[in-house]
Amino acid sequence: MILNLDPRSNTPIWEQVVHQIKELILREILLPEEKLPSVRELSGTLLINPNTVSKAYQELERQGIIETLRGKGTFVSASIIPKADDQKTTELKQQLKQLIIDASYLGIDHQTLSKWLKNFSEELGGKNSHAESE
Amino acid sequence: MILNLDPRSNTPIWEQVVHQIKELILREILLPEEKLPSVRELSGTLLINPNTVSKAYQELERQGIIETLRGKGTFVSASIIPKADDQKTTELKQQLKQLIIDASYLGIDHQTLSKWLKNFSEELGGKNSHAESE
DNA sequence: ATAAGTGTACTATACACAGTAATACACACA
DNA sequence: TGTGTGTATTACTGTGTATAGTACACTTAT
Repeated sequence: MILNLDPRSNTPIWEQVVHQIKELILREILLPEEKLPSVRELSGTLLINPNTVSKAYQELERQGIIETLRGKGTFVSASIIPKADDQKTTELKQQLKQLIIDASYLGIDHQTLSKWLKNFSEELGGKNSHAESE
Repeated sequence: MILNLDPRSNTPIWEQVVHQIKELILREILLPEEKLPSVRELSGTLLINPNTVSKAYQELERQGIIETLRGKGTFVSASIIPKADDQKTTELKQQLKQLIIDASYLGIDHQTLSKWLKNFSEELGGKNSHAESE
């Protein structure tokens, strides 16, 4: 598995790993029940520390996206059930508001943002049903 | 001026100050040419260090949103011209994509995001013209 | 049993950055 | 002259990221 990591980014490496694996699952490049690379293997290909990969895997498991079986490996969860989280939802709305503010100062209007949102949504969510309620 | 700061947030205090002042300007609660609180005064009301406020002001000035006159104070710029920045625009699009991914795992669909985007845009951009090109 | 591969836990270290603290400087204005 | 302004500098503390090395518990295959 090859991920694009930016060591100079302000977002931690383990968080970048979490983000990109979530995207790979959404795009169905990683399928349910599929085995992920081992901690040591992925740390080798990404040239980062095993602990960093482990931290990313633990966070993904905490979110119920992957499952770990001791001695066997880590696997994409068979069924990923989106769970509503009021606090995270509030944070996400706040993040969206800030994004709109930043866009405004870049001269990007609502229509453009709306178009981007539509494009990304079709690109990401067209294949699966995470975003479809129940 | 009263801002809502969260010392336990992962985003630095100076960045929170930057964000919220940009929002106050967009909402026209802070008007062009209006004087901002002094570094020492704002640090007093917010119970943070003067250096932290200074850092926020310097960042806002770097973005052309406020102007500082040595010995006089800091003021909202007379005319805030949104400047297109390819790199920042790319980052913003990346941020939007990540937001959509996070939303997906929270069970929030495209339609809901689109609605929130519309609401926030009307709430923020209805009064001024930052987002209107030229 | 043995060995290899798995995730996990622990300690230690280095590094960067946020934030605080204290001080000093340069300028505007009354 | 004095006060208020933004700025600069230095030092210190705390926190979090990341690396490094080691050890442990478990699964699987030999």
